[in-house]
This record gives sequence, structure tokens and C-alpha cells, in this order.
Amino acid sequence: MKKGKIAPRYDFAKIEKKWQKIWQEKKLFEIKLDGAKKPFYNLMMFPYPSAEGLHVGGVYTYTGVDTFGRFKRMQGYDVFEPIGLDGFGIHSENYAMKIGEHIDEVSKRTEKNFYRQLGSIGNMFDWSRTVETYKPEYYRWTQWIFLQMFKKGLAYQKKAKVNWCPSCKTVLSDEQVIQGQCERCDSFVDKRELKQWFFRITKYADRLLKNLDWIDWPEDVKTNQRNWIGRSEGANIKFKVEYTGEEKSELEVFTTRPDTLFGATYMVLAPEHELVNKAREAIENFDEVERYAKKAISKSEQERKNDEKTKTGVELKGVSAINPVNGDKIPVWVADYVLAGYGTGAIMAVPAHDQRDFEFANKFGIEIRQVVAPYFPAKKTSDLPVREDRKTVKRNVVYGVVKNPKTGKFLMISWKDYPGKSFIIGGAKDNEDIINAARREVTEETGYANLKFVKKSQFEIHASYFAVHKDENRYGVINWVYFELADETKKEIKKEDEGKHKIFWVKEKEVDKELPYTNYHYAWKTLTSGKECATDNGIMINSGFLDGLKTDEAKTKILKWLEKEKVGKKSIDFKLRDWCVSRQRYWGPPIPIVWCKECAKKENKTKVLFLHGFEGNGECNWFPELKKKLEKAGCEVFSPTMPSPESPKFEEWMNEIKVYMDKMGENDVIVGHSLGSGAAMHYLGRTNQKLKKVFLVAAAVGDGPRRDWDALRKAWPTADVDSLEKFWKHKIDWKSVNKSVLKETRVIFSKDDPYIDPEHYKLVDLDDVVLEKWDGLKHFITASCPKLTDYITENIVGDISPVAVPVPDESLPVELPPMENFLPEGTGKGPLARNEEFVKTTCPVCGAEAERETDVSDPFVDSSWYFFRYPSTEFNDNAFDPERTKKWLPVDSYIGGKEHTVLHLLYSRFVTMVFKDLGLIDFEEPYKRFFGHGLITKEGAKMSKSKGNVVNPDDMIEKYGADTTRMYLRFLGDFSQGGDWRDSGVEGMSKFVKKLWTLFSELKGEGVGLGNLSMIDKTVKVVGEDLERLSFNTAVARLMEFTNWAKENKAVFNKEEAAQVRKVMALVFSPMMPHLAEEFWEKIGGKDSVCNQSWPKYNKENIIDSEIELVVQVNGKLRDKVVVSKDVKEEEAKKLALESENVQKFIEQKEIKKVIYVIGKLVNIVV
RNA sequence: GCCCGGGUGGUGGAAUCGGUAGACACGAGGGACUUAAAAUCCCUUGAACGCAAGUUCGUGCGGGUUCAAGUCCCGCCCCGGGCACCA
Repeated sequence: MKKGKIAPRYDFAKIEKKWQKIWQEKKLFEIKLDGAKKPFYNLMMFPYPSAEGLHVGGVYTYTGVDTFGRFKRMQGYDVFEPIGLDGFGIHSENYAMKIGEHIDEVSKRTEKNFYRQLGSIGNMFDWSRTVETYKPEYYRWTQWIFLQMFKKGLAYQKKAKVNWCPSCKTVLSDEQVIQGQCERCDSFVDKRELKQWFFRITKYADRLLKNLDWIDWPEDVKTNQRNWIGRSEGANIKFKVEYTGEEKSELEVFTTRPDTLFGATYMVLAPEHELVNKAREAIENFDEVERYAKKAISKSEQERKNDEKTKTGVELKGVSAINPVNGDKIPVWVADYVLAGYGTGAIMAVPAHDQRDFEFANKFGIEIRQVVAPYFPAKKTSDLPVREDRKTVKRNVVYGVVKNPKTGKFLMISWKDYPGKSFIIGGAKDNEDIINAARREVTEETGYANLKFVKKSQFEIHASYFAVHKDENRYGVINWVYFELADETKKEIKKEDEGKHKIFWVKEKEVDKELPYTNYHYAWKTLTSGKECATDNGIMINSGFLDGLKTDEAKTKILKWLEKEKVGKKSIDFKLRDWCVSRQRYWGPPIPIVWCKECAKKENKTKVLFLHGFEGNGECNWFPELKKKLEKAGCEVFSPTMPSPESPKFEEWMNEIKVYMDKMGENDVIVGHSLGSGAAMHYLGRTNQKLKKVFLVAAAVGDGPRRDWDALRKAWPTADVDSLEKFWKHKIDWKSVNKSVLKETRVIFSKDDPYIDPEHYKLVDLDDVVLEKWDGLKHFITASCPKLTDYITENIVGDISPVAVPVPDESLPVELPPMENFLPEGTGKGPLARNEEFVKTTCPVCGAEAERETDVSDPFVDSSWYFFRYPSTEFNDNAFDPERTKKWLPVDSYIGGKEHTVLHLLYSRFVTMVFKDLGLIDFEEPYKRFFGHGLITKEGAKMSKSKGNVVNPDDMIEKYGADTTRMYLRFLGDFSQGGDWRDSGVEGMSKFVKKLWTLFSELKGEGVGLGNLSMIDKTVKVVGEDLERLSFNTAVARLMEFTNWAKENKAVFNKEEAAQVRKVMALVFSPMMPHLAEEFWEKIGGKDSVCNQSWPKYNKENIIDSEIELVVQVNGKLRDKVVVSKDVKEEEAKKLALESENVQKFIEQKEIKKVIYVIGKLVNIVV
């Protein structure tokens, strides 16, 4: 360096500010979306900013995406790189709660700070098109999407068990529950049954799965999605169920292994299964069964987690199922290892071939029947494979396994011409007892005579191989028999057998190592572990017409049979559940639904069932009057006459009630009079039927002993009091009734009722019960009773559940009202329910007073479509403009963290498919290419505030500048794997950048000329390739090599060479260090901006060196290197290699077997 | 338990199709410049043996295929992430 010409200091702060200002002023990154010739949508995952500011992990992603985007821009694409933020949601809300501020204020501050930080990292964001989910301009369209879903039947409400954190007093989404515990406070979550809104994503399960076959995504991400969707192919099979001697009903199961049907030895129902109650009369141990089922259902997540390992269950005594394939009667159990929500909530258990069934059967001593034999066909690498041209002979084979209890060692044998050691193998004649056969073989071959039988396999193994000595294929049915040596007495071995084999005693641990074939390993494993449960494919045995088939063939055949016999059919099940989008929180888009009672009344279809009493009928008393009133109000009324009302039979009445109840549902009502009331209670106590309300008029529901039946007989000589008494004395299951009546029970009685003592009503054991004590109406046997009929009509019609009316598209958005107090209360309703002004509204259809839905939607809904909005932010008539969307979507490159690869990607794919089905777009996969990057850690540990090892991007940018930070982040590891942040690493990078800065001004071109600039071509080529496949760390390494080369030769370059080096330097560094590159570009007098330049071209010919280094190996080991011309002939190369001095040492006096030449790479001499 | 990643020097990490293992860095050691330090520059740096040329070993462990294995196959171990009684 010449004296006095010291290069100016690298003042990154000044340079970076300067260029950021210029970019903004020139609007360089505000792409003209309509005019773009080569649109390239460069998308990063929607930031979910924390109020604490940008995380260095965020910088890692965004600058990585930007480096790729800038490279694409230099390749001539019109790169659109939008930014926005996903600000709604529980995380922001919780943070605001924690610091005791209002979420609204916090969000404003967060947004400002976040955008400021993002402005400093040097990305080419288009700041004219930001999107924030909590702005009404945006969530208006989120709500609009909800409405389209609703209108298509894809959004619906249902009661569902949701995660409830007792400490946070709120509902949690599945992803906030980690191993049964609340993500925030670690309390164990409960399950609460609440009405929730759902999106019917399951309808798209097949499509979501199938498209994975062709979209350009990393395999691991696709696998994750496949597992989440969880498709399993199998069959639904119907089993007849018998109890109390008759065939009563059917039980349908789902199985993925219909081929194992012959091995089903019991059935298992989920505790919630309806058959548990349906068959209650027949279940001999119903109390026990019920106790078990109820306990299992009410188990908390914590208990479930604790009990997971142990299998529990109760048999339904008196109930059995009939296996359709062989007519076997098999027991039915209820157990909580069967889940109500999957398949049909019931299984056929095949303990021999399912791990869970196996454990269960072992515990409860249920038969285990093997129907699949593990199959081991010989492979070329071990035994000899079957020869098609030879006959096949079946052979029963025994493996005699002998242990010497004194030494703990096992007896093994080795044969000539036979690899490894084995157990004592022998054949058994067809009728021969397997134990005797094994005993005989052991004694014949080893001489040991006193063997104590321990156990034999429950399980046979099949193997096929070609037996050379017999010139035939053998098909072995193998069983093992396990003995212990009683003593070491030996008999003499036959002369002819002597010398053919040797015997050994081998330690238990080493037995496995000695065994040559997989079938031995398998046998040994089952023997030592006791787990004779084969879940893999194999050959069918003990299975009638399936015998001998392989698993796949057997599946096909049994499916055909099931369909032919009409007892089953192919069926596909998914693990994917519908997407719960309700949140009982404040900070989200209100769900745009209005609940209207008037509309409900207009379309009132409430069904009402009248149940008359003893000696009554469907048209008796005040029934006709009530019927008229109810029908006028739109109700559908059933008023049947029960079988023989004058001598009522319990069973007959139950069956008759069922006929009507089967037509009724959750919004319907029963009106019972006298004994009819009692009948209703009995019915509801015996089924899972759900009803809205029950009216019990002059109810006959009390317990028996209080009644004086003899007195009644005397007072009422014409009546069949015997029959009445019998009916009356059945016990009512109040708990079950409570579950059935969703809203309330109204009991109406008169104090002067001659038949029912008012004391009876104290026995009504219900939760929500309204007692109406009236006077002077006796037993309500009167043709007209306006007081009663008006009361009931008003109560039914006035209490119709409102219907969901969608807010009209043009009334959107339903704005989130400002609320001083936005905290959740834990009542199961969101904070919006407290805001009367918000709740009270008018129905958009009928104009009547109505109430707004108070749930808000899941933030995942917001982020499932944001990329549609970016290109269309200026359009206010639709969520996204069709033309714009056609031009810019699907997204060309989507980059984001792997942690979101399941839910977010799946949801946005689903929403895109719905858009397609709505005719809004003509593609159904939103992302052409997805790339999941890894996470960065700090010195090997996860960054977290509590550990105090968080890297603050602001600090880094202040200390080292954005360019150096960007460069270091690119260098610290493979983008897909993530990397480890080291402070010393940034320091090193900082030194490198300073060096580069100095070098750039030192390249003055005052030398004589280097003559060969092929390094430039190589760098341009390789760095370009690396950037294309997002291999940033190697690209940085190449750039460093290039820099080192330039530094070494800085004094040699002539003027022209130096100029070329400087120009390339500005260009190739620009995707990673955009500010610095702009500065370089300006220094060399470049026009325009460096980011508008093309990626440099390289000359292929310059890259190929005229001379190459050829590696010379002897037996694959490096011995020498020779320099040869690039187009050296094979002969010449081999000759040169053999002549090499060092090679001579290794090949002299040895025979050269072979010389291998790999073109342009190496010569390998085999001696 | 199941699924998906991963395991390479003192450290972060390269090695794209089975073909020179350790690119590029950090750190460390030695040296130069300096009164000194910082900064900068130069050299060494997988291990063992050797004055050296060089040789042997070496990519979690044990086998195998191959002229040749970090890379492919079989069986394990460990770490990280996800799912978890899904029939």
C-alpha cells in the first residue's frame, strides 16, 4: 500500500442508511404488478410479531428470503417481495394482559417497532402493500371467507370437547396444548364440551393428500402432512350382536387388517359407544360396566396420560358378537384404549397381530389366535432361494432350544457347509407331537437326554428355501420348543452322525450374533421377549379360504367376500379432524353471524311428542287443544296411543316410544302426562337420545314404596293395577336423563291430585328443573285447560333456538368494538358477550331484534389467505382481484420455518381449494415451491428470554451493520438445517467484510496482468448455483475464496483486470450484502442501482482447466497424483499412473488384476 | 412406542451422482510489525509414528455390498423435533 493513501474506514451505518433512503425514494421495490413481464412472487411466512421486537430468527428467515429474491431479480424476474404482519391472536393478547396494557395500544406500538426493525435489515420489501390482519380492511375479507364457507356448508357449529385451561380460564387450541399441558402455565388441561364453529376440512382430506404427490416440496414436509392427514385404508365390518338369546343389533367396526378377521377373538367398544346403553337390560354386570365407562369418559388429560400404559376394560357379560366369517361367538368388552372419535368407535380385536389387543388379551386371559405366519423366503445372500423348476415339499420343523440353567448358556450346533450356528433343527412328522420331536432331535444330535420342557411357541413361523441335498424346495412350518437341561447325562450319538457337526454352549447375549438367518432371529426374539405378536405381513394360516395367501392377497379376497355377503365393505378413514375456528377471546375477527329467533320461529320445525297416561290415549284430555296450538305455531306433533293403555307393558311402551324418538333430535320436546311422564323418563334413562325439553304433567315418576297399591286397587276396582304397579316399579336412571335433557325439565302438578302425592316430586332428581305448583286442576283430566296449554305452547315456541343468519357480504366488516376490559372470564363465552351494544343487533333477513355471535375466529384463518391479499391491497370490492391473482399466483417461492409445515400449510392449501371450488381461481395449490428452513440456536442451546441468551438484531445491526449480520446469518449453517449463532463468528465475519472493503479500494490495476481470470467464471457459476438451491453457506465460502484470490493477486492485476474484478465483486456480493454492493457499484461508476443489474454471465471454456490432476489409487487408497492434459486418453492415463514412482512401491511383485479409470478423476489399480 | 431429521477435527460446518474426507471459517499455537497492546500480515493445526520422504488409523457402533463407502444395504446406540392407545 502506498503511503498516505489509506482506504477510508468502512462506515456501514452511513452506507446502509444512505442506500435505504435511495431505494425508498426511487421506489425501486414497488413493483408495477400489472406491467410485470416475468412475475416472481417471493413470499416469506407471515410474521407473527412479538411485542418484544424482532427475533434474530426472524432476521434469519427474512434476509434469507431476500437474498434469494435479489438473486432472482438479477436474473431478470420482476420480484414481488411483500411484507405484513399477523397481529391478531392469543399470544399478543396474553402479552398485553401480562404487562397490563390494552391490546390495542400494544399492537400499535408493536407494529411501528416491527416495521422500523424490518426497514433496517436491507430487504427489498414493497412497503406500499403491507397487510395487517387486525385492520378492518383486511379482516373484512377474513369474515367474507367465513361467510362463503358457511354458505357452502363448509362452516358449521357443533358441540365439541375443547381444551380448557383451568388456570388461564380459557379455551386453548390444540397447538397450545403440549403433552396435555397448557403451553403458558403448564397446568393440565381439561376437556370441556362447548358449541364451536368448525371448517369442514375433512371433506378435502383426499385432495389435500393426493396433491402432495406432485407439489414441489421437500419430502420431510410432505411426510409430515401425510401423517397428519393420516389416511388408512381398511374395511368396515358388521358383526351381529346377541344378547339374552336373540340377535338384537349390529356392531360395525373399522379395521385396516380385514385379512385377520379369522383371528378376531373379542370385540372392544369405546366407553362412549351407544351399544353400552342400548344393551343395558341384557348386560348382567351393567353397574360395573357403567361405572367403568363413566369413569373413562370423565378422565382428565392428566389421568389419561398417566394411565396410557396400562390396559383396562370390562366385559359386557351376557352380550356376544358373531364373527361373520366363521360364526364364532366372541365376547364384547368396553375399554378406553378404543377411541370414540376414530373409525366407528369399536374394533374387532386380533390379539395375535395387534400390539394393543395383544397386551389386553394377555392381561384378561382372552384367546390369542394366530392367523398370519411371519414369512421368511430365502434370499440370495443367505439361504438358497426357491427354484421354480423343482417341486415344493411342506415340512414341519422344530427348533430345539436348550439352556443349561447352571451356566446360563444355550446349546448351539454348527454344520459343515452351513453358515453360522443354529439351534437343533429337526423335522416333525405330521402327527408327531412337537415337543417329542424336538426332544428326539436334541438327543439324537447332541446326546443330551434329560431335558425339562419349559415352553413351546404359541406361534408358527414360515420359511421357504431350496434344499440342495434333497434337490427340492422346502416350505417349513416352524415351531420352537424350549428346554432346560435337567442334568448333563448324555447318550451316545449315532456313528453315522458323528463328525458331521459340532456343538457349542453360547452365552445368552451372544446367541443372536451367531444365528445366520432372519427366521432364527425372529424365533429367538419371540422366545426371549415373550412377545408373540406379529404385526407385519406374512402368510395366512388358520383362516379357512384365506389359508396360504399373502397378506395383500388376503385383504383383496376377504374384501370381495365381505361385499358379496353384505357384511362389510372397503372403507377409508382419516386422522384429520375438522378445523375448530372458534375462539372465546377478544383479539380476533368477530365471526359474522347473527342469531335470530324470529327467523327460527318462521321455520319452526320443533317436534313434540305427547305421551299419555294409564288408560289414556293419543287424543285424550287437553291433548287435542295443545296439539292445535302447537301446530299453529309451526310445530310437528306426534300423539300416538301406546299399546294397551289399560294394562301397560314396560317393554312394549319403550319400543313404541322409540319409533317416534328416532325421528326427533336436540331441538325437540316431550310432553308427558301421568304414567306417560314416567315412561319418558325411563326411555331417556336408557338411551343416549338428546332432547331440548321435557314437560311432565301430573307426573307419575315417584318411587314405588310410598304408594299404597292395595288402597288403589280398592279405590279403582276396574283398573289393571297389577300391570300399573309393575310398570311403575322400574327404576329411573336420573343421571342418564340429565344427560339427555339439554335445556330443562318442567314439572307441573296440582296439590289436590288424587292419584299422585305431591311428595313424589321430591324424588325427581334432575339438574335443571322448574316446578310449577298449581291448584284445583286435580290430575289434569280435562278436555280444555287453557292455563296449561298456553303455558306449554308459550314455553316451547317462545324458546326456540335462534338460527344462524349470515351477515350480508355488503355489511362487512363486523367491526371489533373497542372494549375497555378485554379479558376472558372463563365462562365459556368470549369477552364480546359482555358488550351489549355489540351483541344487540337486528336480523339482516327479517329485521327483528337479534344477537350477534360473540366468538372470534382462529388466527390461523387470518394467515391462511394473506398471500392472496398482498397483490390486491388497493382493491376494495373483493378480497383479491381476479386478474391480479391470475398474474401473480400461485406463489413462486415460499420460505418459512419448519414448525409451521403442518397446520398453516394445510389450512392455506384447504382455503385455496375452497377458492377454486367457488370459481374464484383456477389453481388449487397455493405454493409452487416450498422451502422449510431450520432454527438457529445460540451456543448449542435454544434461545430464550429466561436463559438470557437472546440475540437482539438491533444490537447486531448497530455494532456490525445489516450487511455483516446478513452475511454471517447466511454462513452459519445450511439454511434447511438452521445453525448455531456464535458471537465470535460474527466477529470473524466483520473482519472479513472490512477486509473486503479495504481490498476493493486497493484494486487499482497497477500490475503487469495475471492473464487468467477463470476464478471469476468459476465464482459466478458456483455462487449462482448455490443461490438457486438456497445453499447460502457454501455460496459464502465461494465468495471468500474469490476474495482471497483477489487479495493474493491485487498487485498483479492490470487496469482492465482490476476493473473486471471490481465489477464482478459488486454484482456477486449484492444479494447478500446489498448496501455494500451498491456502494461498490457507485464507486466504479456504475449506472442505475446494482440491484437492477443482471447476474453476470460466465464463460464455460474458462472454467475447464487445460490440465487436470488425476488421482492414482492402489486398491482404492490414494498413492499419488499426476497432472495430465484435460483430454488425456484412457490408455495414456493408465500408463502414467502405472509409471508413477510411488505407485511402483505398492505394485511391485504383485499381480495387476484390473485398472479402473474414472474419466477426469482417477485411476485405481487393483492388485 | 411410531414418524421425521441428525451424529464428520478443539468449534461452526463442506463433500450436489459411490470416486482425493475435513472446503470455507472460528479457535488455538508459533512468528513478523510495535516501547507495549490492539489491529494487521505470514506460517502450523484430524490422530499416531517419523529428522524427513512418508506410513498407519480416522466420518456414532457392529456387520455387509463394491476396484472404491461419510455417501448404498442389514442390525444397533445416542441427540434433536413431531405425533402418541388412530384399530
